[in-house]
Amino acid sequence: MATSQTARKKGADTRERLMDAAEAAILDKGFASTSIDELISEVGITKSGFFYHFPDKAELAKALLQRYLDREETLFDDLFARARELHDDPLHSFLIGLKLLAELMTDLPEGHPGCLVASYCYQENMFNREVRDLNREGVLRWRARFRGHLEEIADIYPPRIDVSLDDLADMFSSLADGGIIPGKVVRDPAILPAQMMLYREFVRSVFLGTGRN
Amino acid sequence: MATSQTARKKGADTRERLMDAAEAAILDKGFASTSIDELISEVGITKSGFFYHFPDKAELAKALLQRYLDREETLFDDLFARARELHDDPLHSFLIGLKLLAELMTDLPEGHPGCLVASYCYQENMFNREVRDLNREGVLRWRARFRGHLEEIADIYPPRIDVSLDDLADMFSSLADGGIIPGKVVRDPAILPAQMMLYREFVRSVFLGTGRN
DNA sequence: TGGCCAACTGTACCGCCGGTACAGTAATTT
DNA sequence: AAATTACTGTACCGGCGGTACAGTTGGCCA
Repeated sequence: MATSQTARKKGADTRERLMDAAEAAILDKGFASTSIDELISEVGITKSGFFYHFPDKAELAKALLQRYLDREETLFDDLFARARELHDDPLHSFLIGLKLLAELMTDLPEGHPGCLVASYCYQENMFNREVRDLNREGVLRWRARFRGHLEEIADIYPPRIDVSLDDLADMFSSLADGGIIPGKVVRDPAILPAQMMLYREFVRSVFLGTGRN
Repeated sequence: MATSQTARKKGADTRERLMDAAEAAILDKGFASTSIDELISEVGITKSGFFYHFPDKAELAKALLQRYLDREETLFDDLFARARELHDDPLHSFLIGLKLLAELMTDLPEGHPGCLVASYCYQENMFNREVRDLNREGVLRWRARFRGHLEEIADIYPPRIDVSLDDLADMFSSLADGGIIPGKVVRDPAILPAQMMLYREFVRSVFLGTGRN
């Protein structure tokens, strides 16, 4: 059916394939080192074809980050919704969600390909304000999500350790972004899921203590 | 004295200034987007002058990473040696070291400028094997350092939580690299030290438990 | 069946950047 | 006086991001 798809679908498909190629290349080499020429030769179009889809490279960067943040949002929504189905208690469903997440990371045979937010962060000043603001929003959305979980938990389980819930929420993003880096550098896909499981242990200690429960 | 320094010292000084400018620019925009032209105009030499000091951009990248890793090594050596002077117990001196580290991070008014290892990681495939191997070595050195501390601690304090010491060692690098990212993106210098203090809390819970001690 | 429009292609061009190649030079050290 | 260090000056190359714009192809609708 590849040859018989409508023109409208074909356009969106080419755009998606351009973005897929771009995302992989950016996580590999960075945005600046990802040339338009390499993307179009991978997708099989010309330079004019690229500029038909994106007015310039900055718009590609923005579209990529937007897509990335949207995908993560739905992934997390689905995952923690499923965890809540498995256990109604906020703490235990959160712990189940973290476990599911760690399993998801373990199932990536090549390891996590990398986080666009982190990649953009280390090339921040070559992006325009719009992209930088989008990146900032992404970080804040993660914090808000995890803080939401933790507040719900803290209402029921008084913390055994004096920690700020914002910091504990940020800890997850930090460990996720930070776990990807040694994983990529040492080429060990097990580091990231191990860090997520450690976060889980810490959350458990904070709300349940280290004694036998 | 600036005009009366010897030629030998002047050469090393220019090289240092080139590297300082390069490191700051790279942490801001990434390696690929850091042009030789901008570095030489900041330092006040010509393009030929740059290529007198470094045969190509790749050698600059290597020299920068080498210097970065060496500086961090001595910083950590000094810091934990000082912590050991303050308390002879391995656990408590480690906890003191983490506190000192968090304080050091708090004292950076603009926040941590970024980690070169993380920056290189997200542009890995534009560096040659030599630089990539050096980056890998940097990550492994951190793991070894922290694992050393943790083993010494675990010999005295049997862990209350079942964790792998390698994972717990990696957790520090992950939180350091990962804490820098939201700190840079949302421009909040407090995130990184807060994550280090959370790590400290976790280490304390692992070896001392969450009860009152 | 004819015209419209989405999704491109083709060609030509610009300026910046990394890099190469060398020849020359001022200051200092030996 | 010779050699070395730390550069400058000039000229050039190819790749890349980006611009401009005219032309083409194939499906869809009136």
